[in-house]
Formats: sequence, C-alpha cells, structure tokens
Amino acid sequence: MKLSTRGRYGLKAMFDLALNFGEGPISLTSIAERQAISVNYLEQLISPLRKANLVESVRGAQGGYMLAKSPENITVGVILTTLEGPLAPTDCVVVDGDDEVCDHSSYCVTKVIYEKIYESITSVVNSITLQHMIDDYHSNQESMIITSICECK
Amino acid sequence: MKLSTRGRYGLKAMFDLALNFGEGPISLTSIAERQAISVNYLEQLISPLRKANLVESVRGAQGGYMLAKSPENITVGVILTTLEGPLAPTDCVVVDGDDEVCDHSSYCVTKVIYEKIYESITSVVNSITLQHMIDDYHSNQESMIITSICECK
DNA sequence: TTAATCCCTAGTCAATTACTAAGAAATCAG
DNA sequence: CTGATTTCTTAGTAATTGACTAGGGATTAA
Repeated sequence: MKLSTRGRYGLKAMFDLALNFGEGPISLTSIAERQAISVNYLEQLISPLRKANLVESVRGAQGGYMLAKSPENITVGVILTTLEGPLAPTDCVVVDGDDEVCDHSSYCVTKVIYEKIYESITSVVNSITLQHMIDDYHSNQESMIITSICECK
Repeated sequence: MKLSTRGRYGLKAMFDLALNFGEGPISLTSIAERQAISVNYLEQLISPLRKANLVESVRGAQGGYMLAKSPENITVGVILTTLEGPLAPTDCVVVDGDDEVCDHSSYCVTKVIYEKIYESITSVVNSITLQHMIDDYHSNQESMIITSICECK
C-alpha cells in the first residue's frame, strides 16, 4: 500500500513548479537539484504529466516546464493518479465497464471494503490542490529547514 | 498503492473463519479449497495472524484454526495491518519515535498529505469488523453466486 | 500406528521499481 | 551560423519484492 517514488517525486516536482508559477519555464535541472532527484529519472516522470496537460514545456536553451493551469486548479489527486494509476487497493474496484476482474461480481463482501478505502483516498487527494500546499508552506515556512520538502521515502 | 495477496487472501480466510465461528477448529485445507488459495501459501499467512492473537490453532488430526475473539471484536484494520504492515502511503508517516525517516521533519508539505491519506484509510478499515462483513454477507446472500468471495486480484 | 493436521524454513521464478545511459530534436544566445 | 542548453525518447540493468512451491518436522485424534 505504498506510494512509489514516481508519485512522491512527481508531487515534489509539481509543488516546485507551483512555487515558481508565473515565472516562465523552469528547467528540470534546477528542479532536480532543489528536490534532490536524478534529472534523467525526473524526465520520465514529467512526461506523463505533460501528456495529461498538467504541465507545459518550452524546448531548447532557457526552456523548461511550467504548470499548465494555476495551482488552485491542480489537485494532488490528479498528479498522483497520473503517475501511479488509480489510488485503489485492488484492481477490482476500478474495472471500467466490460472487463470484469471478478467472476461473481454481483456482490462481494471484500470488494465493498476495498471500494470504501478507494473512496476515502480519492476524497482526500482530490480535495487538496497545489495552492493548498503553497498556503500551507508559506504559513509554516519559518519552521522549515530548507526550501525542499521531505523525501518521504 | 495496491494491497498484496497477503492482505486480500488473509482477509478472505478470516472472513471464512468468521462464518464458521463457534463451530470448532476449521482446517486450512477446507479454507484453501473454499477460497481457492494454495494451502502452503495460506499457512504462511495464518502464522502472523496467530502470533497477533487473532486466531487460535488446534494441532493434530481434526485440528484447525478458529477466531481467537468474536467477529465483532476483530477489525479489518487489524487483519490487514498484521499482514501488510501499516496501511500508509509512505514510511515517513509511521516512524515510531526516534528514528526519523525525514531529515527536515519539522514541517513537510507532502508529509501532511500522506498523513491525511493514512488517517482516512485507517479510519475506514478500523471501523469495519468481521461481524459487519457477516451481516453484509447475509443480507445480500441471494445475489451471490457462490459461498466464496471475489478474488479482487 | 497412521493419517491428518499444524508449523517452519528455504528456495525459486517473474514482475516491478528505480533508476542509468545515451542519443535525437529543438531553440536561444552570441 | 554555431554551440550550449534543454526537452524528449528509448533501451538497458541491478536490486528488490511478490507470490508462491517444496519439503520436512511436530502433534494429535481415530
């Protein structure tokens, strides 16, 4: 039930972009340095975020990335699901339409539980935006050691 | 963010034991058959459940397992955490006391989010007992195909 | 005594994770 | 125009984890 580095690093990167929102393209190199992530790896994470229209890219020298929307319009939920897939405890709760993972899917006592877990997770992450994180960051900034955020390994 | 087979199979097995609560020891072989799980594998899952005092065992022929408490006193949460460890999206939210996973742990914008996720998950699973599952099962039994429950792979 | 059962440990195979590496394409500055 | 900078893409790889299989010892009812 752990988040992988994809989601964690991706969220860190998006938060970094949010802090620099409106200041033109930010290079991956600078994000990678601030957040202590490998550039090559970060490139692989930013790619799906771009394809999901969460960030825009500017190629070439002095290029970089910027949020495609304002921070209050990007939720933690959409970031994490873009990078990790559905935040569900089982596959059976996210079957889309035809293909049933369950044989006897009419009713399942455990599936009900997994659905409740799924709903509670999505409810939390969908209610938090990057703007919330920025506000949180600014109101607690004095108690932070550095600009960066926790590894949360 | 997926549950492994350990948690899913373990919950199935515990539900099976709950359905047979008060009827003496139930053999792993019979549980394994009903729930379509390998006996050898199930043995490895029941072991931690026994050490956590959730089930009691009777050795020898006609032996088996039974719940150590009544179904309303065993939550889904304790079963899943026994088999999967803490249902947390990151390790940093479950550090116990001294050993800090975070360097700059004074405040962390992402940790706050992971803590909220953790809390919402534990809140759900700790509120559901095996008795709830039994009640749910009985009130929907007619719409179930077989006695067993969904694979939820 | 035998069959059934719990109990424990070791090994194995496949998939996933977390990267590293490298090179092509685009673009800005000089 | 050229070169440095940056995005973009794909391939490879090492370590870990997951999901078992296998086998043998201990215990006990019949």
